[in-house]
Amino acid sequence: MSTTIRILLVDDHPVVRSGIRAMLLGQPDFELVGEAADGEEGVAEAARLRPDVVLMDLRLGPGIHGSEATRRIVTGDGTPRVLVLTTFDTDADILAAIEAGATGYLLKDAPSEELHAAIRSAATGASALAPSVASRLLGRVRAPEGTLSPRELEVLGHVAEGLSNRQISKRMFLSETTVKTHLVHIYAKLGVDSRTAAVAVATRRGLIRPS
Amino acid sequence: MSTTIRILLVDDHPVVRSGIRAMLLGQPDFELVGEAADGEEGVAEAARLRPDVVLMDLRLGPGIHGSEATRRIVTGDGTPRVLVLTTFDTDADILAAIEAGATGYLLKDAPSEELHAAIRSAATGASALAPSVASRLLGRVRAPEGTLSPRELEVLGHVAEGLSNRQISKRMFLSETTVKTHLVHIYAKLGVDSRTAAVAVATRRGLIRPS
DNA sequence: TTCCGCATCGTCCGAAAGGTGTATTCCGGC
DNA sequence: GCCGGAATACACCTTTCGGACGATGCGGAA
Repeated sequence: MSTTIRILLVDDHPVVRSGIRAMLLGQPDFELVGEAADGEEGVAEAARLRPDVVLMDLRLGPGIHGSEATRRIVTGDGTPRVLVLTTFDTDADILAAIEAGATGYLLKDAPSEELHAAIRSAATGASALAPSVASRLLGRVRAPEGTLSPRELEVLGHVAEGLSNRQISKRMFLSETTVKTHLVHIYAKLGVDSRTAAVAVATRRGLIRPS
Repeated sequence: MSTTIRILLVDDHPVVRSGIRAMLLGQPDFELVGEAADGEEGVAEAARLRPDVVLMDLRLGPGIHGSEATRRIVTGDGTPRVLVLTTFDTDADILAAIEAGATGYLLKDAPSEELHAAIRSAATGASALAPSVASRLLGRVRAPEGTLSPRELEVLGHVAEGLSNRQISKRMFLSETTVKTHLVHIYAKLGVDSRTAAVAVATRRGLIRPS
């Protein structure tokens, strides 16, 4: 049924847009119908152009995050499929994108054949995950000991900001003891014994995002 | 004297390589003589092909860092100019690249005209800095209170890894009190009063690199 | 229903970290 | 030749953090 797959490209880097444009050339069933350089523009263009597939970068400069743009696009009525295409393969990025409703997740270091296959899969609604991403997700369900509860992640986020236990307790309307208890659990799950080490491990695993 | 500028492209992402390739097309004085996907290959190709300008990405995947590759290339005898072209504009990246001997520093979100001009400047040996990079360097000399000494940066790096003062002292062959003294100076310069806060501020300012 | 994970609160104590003050050596700039 | 910053080191004191206990309520899964 599909004659051509209409594609919208959302990325803030001209170099990357140019590169993807070049990788889409020569594929007769692909048609690049639009490009956007930031999240707001991407959401607007998706609503206007009604593409079949949106290629979405996650880091979109100063504006809204790619996962937020993805959420807004997939909650629209046009039902385009969003294929996340980004440089970073940390857990936080992957989970945020999938939770936002992305159909697939590809890394930018993927060869062009993989990109083509993923776009065609996404157009049919099938999910497409990069191998490294898929294995990471599998590793997650196989090794749940690294899973922090939402509350623990919240505490850890404040720790990463440099707040003391007392400051965190006031910020979260808790007693300082409760903050310490959460930290004890976090240390046990991450296999560390100090707050800075916990931040380091969590950052490396992508449980919290830097900056 | 320059008939054509011979260019070597070093980047681990096929998408980015494709994009830069497209942006170099149509410029009659440019000739892309080679591409490399990682640091070692880039150094080898630079020695073999003797290009005029090397376009160098900083984040090169699992291998050596782009600044290290830059250092090896510019210490060779062919004297190619290295133009760093990367996504990240943090202080640590900029300083490391310039210190390694890069001729210029461009961000990937630069338009193609800026890229062309930077390549032509680099070919003549003139330095080319992206406006945001230049302003950041100017801001640095104007506000030297944020400047950490190399030793202090080394200590801070170990703190960011999650090491305790005692562990850092052993790692650096120092006494624990010396580590603490360095930390006191770091806190004063960064305007914080705890190790985690120091890591947070330094990461945000780009003084240390995440992960 | 029972059990387990999550979230919450508490105490006690030793260890680690932070704050302040002081000191020596070395090196480069004025 | 002197001054200042960087790097090294120490003593003393206070605060915070982490470890080791325990305890409660709640909700979902076995």
